[in-house]
Amino acid sequence: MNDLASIRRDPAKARAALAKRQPRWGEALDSLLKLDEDYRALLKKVEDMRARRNSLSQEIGKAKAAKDAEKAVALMEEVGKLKVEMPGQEKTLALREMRLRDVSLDLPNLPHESVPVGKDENDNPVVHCGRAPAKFDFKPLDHQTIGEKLGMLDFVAAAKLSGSRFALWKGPGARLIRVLGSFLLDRHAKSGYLEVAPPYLVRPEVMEGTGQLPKFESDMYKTMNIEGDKTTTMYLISTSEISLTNMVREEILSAEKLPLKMAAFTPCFRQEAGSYGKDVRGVMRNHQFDKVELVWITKPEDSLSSLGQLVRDAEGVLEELDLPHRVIQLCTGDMGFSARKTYDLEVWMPSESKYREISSCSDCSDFQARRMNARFRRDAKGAPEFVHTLNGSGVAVGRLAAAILENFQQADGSVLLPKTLVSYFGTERIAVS
RNA sequence: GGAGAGGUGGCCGAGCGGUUUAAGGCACCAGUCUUGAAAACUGGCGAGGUGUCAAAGCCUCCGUGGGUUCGAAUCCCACCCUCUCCGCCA
Repeated sequence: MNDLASIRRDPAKARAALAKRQPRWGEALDSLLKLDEDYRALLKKVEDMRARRNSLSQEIGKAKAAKDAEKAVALMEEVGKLKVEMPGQEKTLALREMRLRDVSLDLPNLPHESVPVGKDENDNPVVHCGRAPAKFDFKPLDHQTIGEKLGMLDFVAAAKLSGSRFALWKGPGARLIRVLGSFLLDRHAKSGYLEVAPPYLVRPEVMEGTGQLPKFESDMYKTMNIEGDKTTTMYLISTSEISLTNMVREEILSAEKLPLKMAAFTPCFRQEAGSYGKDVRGVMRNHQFDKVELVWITKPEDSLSSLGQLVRDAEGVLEELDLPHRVIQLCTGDMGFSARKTYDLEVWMPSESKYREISSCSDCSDFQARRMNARFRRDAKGAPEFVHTLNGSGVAVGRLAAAILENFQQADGSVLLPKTLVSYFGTERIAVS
């Protein structure tokens, strides 16, 4: 949720920032401001009526205490007049407030001024190039083919169980997934992240806190537990960002606790509605995949610099695993709903001769904090302020495994593991057994 | 699944229709005292909104949503959540 007070202070600036995402957001802001104006006009009116009712009621109490029945009756009659108009106005006010809330929940975060303006992913600048792609003296296979040949991946079994867009890792494949999770968590724990094993099923309001609801419900898996006439709704997390970030919802943290850095290795569940025909092969776009997620909770003034550190923490993983990659910055038109600034890490996929996203790191400023009501106090006398939240993949494990298979495949069909992984995995090569 | 208890400010905890303007305590902040600290004493101290240059003021909030009433933390209805015990279960 955006900061309505500061938008009101400088509507032109907010409008310009939002329009950089898409022109229609500028218009959406205009209608929000109009709603806000109407709401506050009525609010004043209703509050005045309430104030009058309160003071009259108090006088009734006093009159009764003084055994002045006549005065009490007269006062009660006067309040009665107020009650003719009040309920209707209060109802209208409540409706306007609800409408205002609905509209604000649909509005994305304001992009930071440093974010390059652009329309879509074609306008994302490359900020930094890591290790360059290796040259193959044979035609590199895609990860699905390699995985199936080595007995690591079984899409036939996965489809039998769950349909398309599911992966079943087995043997060295299952081991690779597990080992990657351990390696990544160990690495991040060493850099000061608190390791967390959170719930995968969460309440609806938690989904609202990080911005998945109400707008993106169709991307989520929803569970409904029906017992008699009551139904409990829970959502499967589409990223552990949801669980980790919401740990501080409704909290007032003390400043010394910040920054709070957390890491989790969890499955992620996504419907991938609307992506028909895209990445249907392999593990690049599945309904369920594993991911290590990093979350920071910071003071407002620290979030931008923390984003830099977060990107370095995620990129360090790819460096340690000798994977060719680059860092791009998302332009205003391509950024996610909750973010004000985002960097993506892309890993080289030889079979496609393309860089593919393996991590996305975002500074969400106070956007999620407002929805969650997550605050902190600078000192004992200070008023609560909203924290800033950041999240980044560190990194997507399915895609990481795929990248390892593709980048380190050998002419004989085996895969030579990066050195860092050997002690975790147990052998230095995966070959047909 | 069965039975019970309970949700009040940062925390503990009183209040059960009208000086509640939410008692009291702890914690915290400022001051007095002190060489310094502790103790003691004095004062301050919830959140959100509105308003304003700033303030004062006003409104809302005692789990949530309805209802009764001139007036609700307090009465009524529904729901949510937490905890305890029993049962089942990895």
